[in-house]
Amino acid sequence: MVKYQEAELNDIFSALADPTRRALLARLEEDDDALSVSELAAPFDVSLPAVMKHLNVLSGAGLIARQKTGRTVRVRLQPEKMAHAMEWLRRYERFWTDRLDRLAAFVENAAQNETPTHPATPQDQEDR
Amino acid sequence: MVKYQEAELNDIFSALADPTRRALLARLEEDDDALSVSELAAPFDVSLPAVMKHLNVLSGAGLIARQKTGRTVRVRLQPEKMAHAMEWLRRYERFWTDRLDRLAAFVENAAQNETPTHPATPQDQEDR
DNA sequence: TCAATACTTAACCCCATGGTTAAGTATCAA
DNA sequence: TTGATACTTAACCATGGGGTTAAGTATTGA
Repeated sequence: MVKYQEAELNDIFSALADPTRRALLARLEEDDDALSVSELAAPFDVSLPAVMKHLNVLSGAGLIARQKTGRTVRVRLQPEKMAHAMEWLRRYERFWTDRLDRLAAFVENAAQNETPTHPATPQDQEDR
Repeated sequence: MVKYQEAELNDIFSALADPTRRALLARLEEDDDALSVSELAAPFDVSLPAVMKHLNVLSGAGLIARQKTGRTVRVRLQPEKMAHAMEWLRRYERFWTDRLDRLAAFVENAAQNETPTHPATPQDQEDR
């Protein structure tokens, strides 16, 4: 079961390791997150089959979903799995947010429930 | 300059894509974060040269640093670069933390300064 | 029905990656 | 000084990843 998570992280991190794939994800995020395969491929200087392979990797990692309607395929972002990568990284976050932990403790008191994860400017005030 | 960041992300994400390398980092994080190469390699069932290669990849990505004293080499964690990976991922964070944004806003008010990024249980309350 | 469109699959290349074993280089201890 | 220790480098191997071109399969529109 921990093994499974390992494999998932392998897939996610190696999916994110390629700049073209990151660009594809970025495009899906900024555009109305449901582009056809050809629309998606257009800005890139690689062939369509190459983009297909990238899409296969991305959906293999669970980061996108495809939906076929007629002869066109809409691709939409499905970035929930990225949360797992974030979780893994969070373990190391203390190294660059040491002094923010005080604040974190405060927040856990203030807002009984949970701490947020959408900071405006995360690290700039640290200079280490 | 954006190109440079791209290359850096390539290195970081592909360094993290291998389970052995993640385990090495985890070991460096939990132990007193300065182990010798042999100590570091001991728990793994791969050869020392294989571990060496992983360490090369990790230091190539700037995630560890080596310091030679006599004939032993201490390896220490240097996870600051992971912040860049986090930053990249943060762009997508809204997809799984929609309703936490209210809380984030609250925190930004409460603690003028900054929001923390060390939550205890990040995503469970979302079910989408 | 037939051609264009939209995507997919196949077959191939090259080279990077992760592993090996074996040999090489310092350094330490006796 | 000599042998063990700690790490490094070299040489090799198999696999997989990212790219290509070419061919294949639906669908759509005329």
